[in-house]
Order: sequence, then C-alpha cells, then structure tokens
Amino acid sequence: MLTNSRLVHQPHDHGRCINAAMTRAHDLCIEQNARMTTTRESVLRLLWQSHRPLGAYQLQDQLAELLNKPIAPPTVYRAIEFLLQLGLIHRLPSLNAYIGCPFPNSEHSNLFLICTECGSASEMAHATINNTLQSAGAKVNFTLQSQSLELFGLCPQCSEPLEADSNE
Amino acid sequence: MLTNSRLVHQPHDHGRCINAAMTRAHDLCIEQNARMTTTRESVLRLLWQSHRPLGAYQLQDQLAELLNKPIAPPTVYRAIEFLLQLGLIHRLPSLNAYIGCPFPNSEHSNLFLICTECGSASEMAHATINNTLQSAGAKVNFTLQSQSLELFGLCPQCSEPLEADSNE
DNA sequence: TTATTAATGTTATATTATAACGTATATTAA
DNA sequence: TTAATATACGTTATAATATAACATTAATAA
Ligand SMILES: [Zn+2]
Ligand SMILES: [Zn+2]
Ligand SMILES: [Zn+2]
Ligand SMILES: [Zn+2]
Repeated sequence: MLTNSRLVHQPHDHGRCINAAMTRAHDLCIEQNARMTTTRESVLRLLWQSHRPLGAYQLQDQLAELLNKPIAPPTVYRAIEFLLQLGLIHRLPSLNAYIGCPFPNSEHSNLFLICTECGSASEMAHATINNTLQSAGAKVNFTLQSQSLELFGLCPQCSEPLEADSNE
Repeated sequence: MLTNSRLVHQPHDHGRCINAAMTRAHDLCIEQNARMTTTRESVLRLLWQSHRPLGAYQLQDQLAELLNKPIAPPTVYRAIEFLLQLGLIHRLPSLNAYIGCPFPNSEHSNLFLICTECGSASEMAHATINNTLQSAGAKVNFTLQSQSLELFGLCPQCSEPLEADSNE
C-alpha cells in the first residue's frame, strides 16, 4: 500500500513535497521527451502549493498573478491536460478540481481521501482494494478499464478537536 | 453483495425495472411523508427509461417534451435534489449525470460499473469493498463519511463482439 | 377561511469547460 | 542559417453544468 496520507494530513516539511514533485516532473518530461514550459511548470507548482485540490479558475487567478499577465481559461486547461496525460496530476470529479500526484511513476489507480473539513486530499495505491474491485467486476463479467475512487471524511488533523472536547 | 449488474447489462424485461422503481419511490414518499409531485415523478421515470445515466439538460429536454411545456433548469435541479435526498437517485460525478437507484431502501455505498461502450451503469453494494475501504481509511486515521466509487470498463454485452471475433 | 408552508415559475447569472482560429516559439531538415 | 514543420500559446466566443434571487401558485394546517 502506497500513500502520502501520513504526510498530507499532518504538519510536515512541505518544501520537500514541492521539490520532490517538481524534480519528478522534470525527470518525467525528459524521459517522455515532453516539454515542461513555464505555463505548465507554474500550474504544477501552484497545485503543489498545498495538498488541497484547486479548480481550474482558481488556477487561472493564481497563474495570472504569478506570471503578472492576464490568463485565459484555455491556457489553464491546456496545461492541465498536459499534466493529466503525463500522470503528474489527477482530476477529482466530485470536486471539479485538480491535485498533484505524489507517485506519478508507479502504475496506480486513484483512490483519494478527501477531508471535508480542511479540504486536504491524499492518495492511496492499494493493491487489495484494486484486486477486490477487479474481481467484483469480473464476477459480473465486467472488464475494468479505469476507475475513480473518492473517499470523503475527516482527516486525522480535523478529527482531533473532537477528541480534545471529550477530554474536558 | 447486492447488485443489479446481471439485469442492467443483459437483455431483460425493463418494464419490471420501471414499475419496481416507481412503486418503491411512492412507498418511500409515503413513509417519509414527502410529496411525489408530477415533476418529480416524471424526472424519476425519465431516469428509469434506461439504465444509462442522464444529464440535467437531457432531463430538461425530455421533461419539456413529456409535459409539453417549457421547463427551466431550476425545475429540473429541484427535482434532482429532492430525489437525491430521498436516495432514489444518485449522481455520477465523473459524468455529471444522474441515475435511478435500484435499492434505495438499503443502506449502501455507491459503487457504479459504467460501460464505456454503451453507457449503461449498474450499481453494487459490496460489503467486502466497503469494509476494506473503511479500514484502509482507519489505518491512516481517516474517518470515512461518504464515498464516490466509479468503475469504467466494458459490460458483458459490449465485450461479446470481441469474443465473437476471436471465434472466426 | 386564513395563515403557513411547500413547490414551482421566471429571470438572471455563476461555474466549469471547450471550439475555433490566429500567432509565436521551438524543433527539425535542408 | 534558413526554410519547413510541429508544438505551444493567445484570443475570442461559446457550450455545458449548476445556482441565486424573487415572484407566484398550490397544498396543508390552524
Ligand atoms: Zn506536503
Ligand atoms: Zn496519482
Ligand atoms: Zn432494466
Ligand atoms: Zn443506490
């Protein structure tokens, strides 16, 4: 089971998250002979500013501010599409939002844990779950191609206040 | 494991699906002291015309034709919201579409099997999967509240042509 | 019946995403 | 180096999905 949950939902040195993500991205681009342009790099970096998914129009605003010039939606969506195709980011359909992928190299299905309180989202690659889903499909002769798995709930951080209350 | 997969992805007497769904809906409304108005009933019935999820604006068109008068988006969305709250339908976030729930009474999480070829979608309530997800969350101190699970692939119907080819 | 609540009608607008076409920039071939 | 090509970006318009706000009507309760 591969996950960034422990990191995401705890205080941590987030600079390392950013650096690691950007390094991986550049490596992957070289490997795939893809171009990491300023726009694409900026969008990826913006998505890694936190572990909270961002919508396309939030990205638009932040990108415009960062590059200090007006940015139109297609610019953002093109960068998003590029990053999605390389597997550097994911789309969270239930939120219409995007988030950086912490392990873009490894084959993995997307299981997200999304905190309804703070908005942070972590990702899991969970072999058992994937196998179970696969065989659940197979049992009814359904050939699995891809999947979108989103779990909503309270992250460790946001559960704590409640525990504190019960101590009083 | 509770599912309507066998039914959905095979030829079947769909009239029975519709009748069962409408009966369940009316029963549930009585039980919950909720009003099944013409608009709401029509939307539910439209969603049950097939096992393919429909978007809000497809519903708008079909509802306008059915009721023979212009229908504005809020009318559709209000009916959708009502049916969602009663658990009579579900939203499929990755499709921006809605589908009737085959077992609105039973507590269940929403696992959908969506055929990328014919668009049909079936639903599963799968205890093992839910338990596994629950405990996967618990392992990283994540308290599960709700979930959105969508599997994409080929249904039995749409896999068959390929099998036929290999017989030639 | 009147008061109250619930549902719908209506208009406008917010939010998310893409189409179409032109321009600039980078890569490759000559 | 230059010309040809492919790739990325700029720009404008618009499609597709969803909601806000307020007026009107219908159903229920007092
Ligand atoms: Zn971090
Ligand atoms: Zn990922
Ligand atoms: Zn049916
Ligand atoms: Zn259901």
